[in-house]
Amino acid sequence: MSNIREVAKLAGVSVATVSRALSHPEKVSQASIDKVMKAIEQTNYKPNMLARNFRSTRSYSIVVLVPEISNPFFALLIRSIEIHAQAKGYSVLLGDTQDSQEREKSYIDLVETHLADGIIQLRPHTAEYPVHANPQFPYINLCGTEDTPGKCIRIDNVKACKAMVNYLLDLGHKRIGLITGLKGNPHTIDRLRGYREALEESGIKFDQKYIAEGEYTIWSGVNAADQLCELDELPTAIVCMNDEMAIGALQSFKAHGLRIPDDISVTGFDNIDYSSYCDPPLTTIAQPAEEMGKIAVDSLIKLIEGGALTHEEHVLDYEFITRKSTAAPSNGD
Amino acid sequence: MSNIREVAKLAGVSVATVSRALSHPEKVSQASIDKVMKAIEQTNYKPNMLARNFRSTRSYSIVVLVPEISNPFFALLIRSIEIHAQAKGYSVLLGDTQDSQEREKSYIDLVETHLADGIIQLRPHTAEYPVHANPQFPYINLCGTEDTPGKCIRIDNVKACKAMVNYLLDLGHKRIGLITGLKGNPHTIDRLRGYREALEESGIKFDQKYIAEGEYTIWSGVNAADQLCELDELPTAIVCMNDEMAIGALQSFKAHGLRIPDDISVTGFDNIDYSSYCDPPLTTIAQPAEEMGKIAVDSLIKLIEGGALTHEEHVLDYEFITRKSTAAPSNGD
DNA sequence: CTGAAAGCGCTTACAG
DNA sequence: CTGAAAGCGCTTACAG
Repeated sequence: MSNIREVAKLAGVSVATVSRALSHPEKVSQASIDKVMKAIEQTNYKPNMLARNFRSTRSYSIVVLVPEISNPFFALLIRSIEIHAQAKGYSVLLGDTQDSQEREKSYIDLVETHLADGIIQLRPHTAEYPVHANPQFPYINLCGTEDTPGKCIRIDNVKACKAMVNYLLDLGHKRIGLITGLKGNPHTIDRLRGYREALEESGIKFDQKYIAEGEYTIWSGVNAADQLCELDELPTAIVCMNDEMAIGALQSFKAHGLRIPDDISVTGFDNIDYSSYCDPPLTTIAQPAEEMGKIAVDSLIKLIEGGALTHEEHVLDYEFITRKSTAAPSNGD
Repeated sequence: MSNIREVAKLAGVSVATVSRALSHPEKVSQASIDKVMKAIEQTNYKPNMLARNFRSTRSYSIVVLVPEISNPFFALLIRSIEIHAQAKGYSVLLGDTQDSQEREKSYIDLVETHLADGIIQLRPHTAEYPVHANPQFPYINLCGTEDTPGKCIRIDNVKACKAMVNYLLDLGHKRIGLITGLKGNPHTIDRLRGYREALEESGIKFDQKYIAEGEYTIWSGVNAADQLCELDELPTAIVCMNDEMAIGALQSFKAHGLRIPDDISVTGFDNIDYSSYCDPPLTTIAQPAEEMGKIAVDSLIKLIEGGALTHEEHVLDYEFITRKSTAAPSNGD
C-alpha cells in the first residue's frame, strides 16, 4: 500500500502539498493538484483515514442507539439518519442496546474513546442519562418527550393521541379503550396523558378497566386485547399506542368473533408500512421519520463541530391518517 | 483529557508499561498493573482508540451492506451480526445501499481507507463483485446462492422452495402459482428453480401464465396477486418468494372475495414476525437468522485476522412452518 | 518484567 | 502557494 510520501515523491511536491490537495484543495495551485492527482492515480494511493482521523481527533462516525432494530418505525428513522449522515461524510455505527444498560454504556464509551463523535438515541428514555451529565456531550434524542433532557426531536405525542381520541369521540364512541406501552416509557406517558385529557374535556370519566398494558410488540397487543375481551361490556373503540399492538389487537378481536370496525374500532400509531396492508387497514398517526432523521443528523453534526443549536427542541407535525379500522359505533352503543 | 503519558508519570512507570497493562496485561507484573489502574482512575483516563487503531492499522469495525434496512428479515440478520460483532470487540457500520451501486462503492472504500476491516453483504448479488476482484478482501456474503463467488452463508433455497411446492402437491394442488422477486435476484433464481423442479418431478407442466413478478415488497405482492386474479382459471395455491409478498397477496385475494385457504392457499418465505399474526397466519420457511449472523461474524473476523476459513460455504438448515394459510384444495379442483 | 526510542501516516502552524 | 518540521497518542521490537 502506497502512502502519502510516495505520492509526494512521484508528484515532485512535499507531503504537505499532497495532504492539502486532498483536504483543502482551495489552498493549492491547480498545477500542484494536477500533479498530485496524476501521482495518486499512478500509485493507486488510498489515504489512510485512520491516520487522518487520529490526527484530526475526529472519527467522522456517529452512534445510533436503538432499543430494537426490528421495530419498523425505528428502521425508518435509522434509514433516514444513515442517508443524511453519509451525505455529510459521517458513518453510522449501529448500537442495538437490547434494552441493556450495559450495552448502552459500551456505546457511550465509543464516544469517550474517540471512536465516535456523538450519539443519536432513538428511544425515549427515562432512566438516567449518563450521557447527559456533561452538557458538552454531543447527544441528540429522537422521539423523546417534553421532559427529555437535552436536545430532542419529536412530535407532540400528547396532542397526537388526544386528536385520535377526539376523532373517535366525534364518531360517537363513548367507551374508548386504550392499549398502552410499558408504563415507564415516555411515549406511553405522553400518549396516556393525551387520552386522559381528551376524555376529560368531553366529560367522560377515565376508567382504569379500559386500559391494558402492552409493550409495543404485536404479541403484547394480542394479550392486551384478549384481556379487554373479558370485560362484561366491551369498549366500542380501542386506541393502541403503536401499530404493532393494533395489529395484534385486530388479530385478537377477530379471533373473538368481533368485526372491525363494525363491532369495534381500532387505531394505531406510527404508520408503519404494514398498517396499510393489514385487514382492515389502520387509522393511525404518521410521524415524519425522514425529516426527523435529517434534523437529528444536522443537529448532531452542528454540536460535534462546536456550533450552538438554534433550537433546543424540535417539535414536528404529525399526520392523521384515516383508514378502514374505524367507524361510528353501531346502534345500541 | 489525560493521555497515556500522564498516567505513566503518575503511576511511576513508562508509557510502554501503561500500554501493555491495558492491551497485554499478561506481559506485566501485578504490581505494575495495580499502579497503572490506580493512576487511570485518578486521572479519569480513557485511551484514545483512534490512536490505538491507527497504530495497529485495524479499525475493529465491520460494514454490513444491506439493500434495505426496513426489510424485517434483514433486520433480524443485522441484529444477530451486531450482537456477535460487539461480543468480539468489533463495531458495526451500517451500509444501507438503497440498491445504489455508487453507495455500495463508497462503503467498500471504507475498507480500502482502513476505516473498516471487512464487509458482510446481506443481499444476494449478481452484479459484479468489485470487492471480489481481490480474494484477500475480507468479504462474506449472507443469503447468497450456490453461484455466489466467495465465502457464502445461506440455506439451500432450491431445496426449500421445492419442499414448499411438494407440500402443496401432497395436499392435492395441481395448479400452483408463483409470485417471484425481481428476475435478477439470486434468491429469485434459486427459488424459481426449486419450483420448476418440483413440478417437473411430479409430471406437471410449467406454465408461465401462473408466474407473476414482484419485488419482495408488500405492495408488489398485491399487484402480482391482482394480476393472477385476472386468469380465467385461478391457481388453487400461490407460492410467494417472501412473506411480505404473501401478505400483499392475502390482501389482494381477500379484496377479490377469495377465502384463504378455502379458495386459495398462500405460502411465504422467511418467517418474519408478522407472518404469524396476519390473517390467516402464513405457512412459510424460516431461515436461521441468528445462526447465520453469528457464522458470518465469526468467519469475517477469521478472514480479517488472517486465518483461513475451514469451510468456503455454509449451507444451513431451514425450518418448514405450517400455519393456516394452506389447506387441501376444495372439491372440484 | 521494564524502559527508551522509533515510528505508524497523516495534518498543520510556521516561515518563506 | 509551498516546504521543512513537529507532533497527534499510541504500540512494539529491542536491549537490558
